[in-house]
Amino acid sequence: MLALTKKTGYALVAMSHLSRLDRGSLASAREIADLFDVPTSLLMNVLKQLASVGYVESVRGARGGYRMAVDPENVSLADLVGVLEGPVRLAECVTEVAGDDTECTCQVMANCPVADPLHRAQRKLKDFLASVTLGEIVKPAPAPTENKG
Amino acid sequence: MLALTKKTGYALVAMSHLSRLDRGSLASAREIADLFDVPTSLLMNVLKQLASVGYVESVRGARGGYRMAVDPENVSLADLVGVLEGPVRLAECVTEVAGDDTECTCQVMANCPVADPLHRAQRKLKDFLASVTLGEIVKPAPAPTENKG
DNA sequence: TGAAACCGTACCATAAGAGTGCTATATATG
DNA sequence: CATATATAGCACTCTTATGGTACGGTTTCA
Ligand code: FES
Ligand code: FES
Repeated sequence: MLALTKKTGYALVAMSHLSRLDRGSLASAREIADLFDVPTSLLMNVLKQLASVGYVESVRGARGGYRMAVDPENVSLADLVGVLEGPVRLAECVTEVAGDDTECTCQVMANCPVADPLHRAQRKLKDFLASVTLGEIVKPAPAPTENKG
Repeated sequence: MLALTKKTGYALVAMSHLSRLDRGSLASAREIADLFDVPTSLLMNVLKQLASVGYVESVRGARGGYRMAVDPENVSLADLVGVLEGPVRLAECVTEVAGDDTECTCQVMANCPVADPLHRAQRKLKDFLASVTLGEIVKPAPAPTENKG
């Protein structure tokens, strides 16, 4: 339905919380889940997934928890979506636009009249998602001067 | 998974085909479905939905069919998605950003730290989808001078 | 009258998403 | 060592959305 999944939403909230902690501080999944009223097990799953790709670091055992492993500025919405939801694709056939080469399987339609335009739109969507960094999400408010409307 | 549904894809193909016909010419659902190898019943459903909102016009009876009822330039991806898939929303709580008022139900999370930024991102996504018009999709190739990369 | 084509709706099947549970492992604490 | 805490990993269920199909009805033309 052209919407982010809840997993991505949970990841945004969790990473935003972790980003605001002091460098090196830990926060347990339970703590974060309790703070934002999200299911603990769900958040654990999401955090595990984030840890597996290196976005957050996990410390096991009592007094353990999670902490940021990368700078929020280096994580974009496109990255998160790619990790948690799979590759972004506008249409069924447009599998992924990676760099210059377009891994496309447009054989699903005989003479698809919208293949090329969709690829361009796909590229633009990917570009948009990549432009939204976690750093912007973490900031509580945008600078008033940036109020481009 | 942040992807358009097949219905939207079929709609794009069908409307693109209709747009290329002569003004007033009709094309039956069966004809279009046969042309692009899509299920006839599916395409009929999509076309009916498009007709119900006035994007295409239907002519019943033998020798009937569908034809464009609006200028392709006036139909954006955001419009199509809104009709066929429901409102665009980045997050669960961000229901819809319509004009100035943001119909938002952000009570799902206690102290959501990403509410405001997500709303801004949502606005940008909507703006992007609105910027992609059916007119651009219909064109077989972008003007070489527009090759912005 | 009959065929062609749209109309409307209801129905089913599969897939994806959302959520839960359990066991194992690692660490701090007593 | 025993225990509580907390992550790791897996598998499982449940709900919803999507994709796809079917059937009967209505309108129009030959
Ligand atoms: S089949 Fe690839 S864009 Fe249509
Ligand atoms: S609850 Fe609305 S953005 Fe998080």
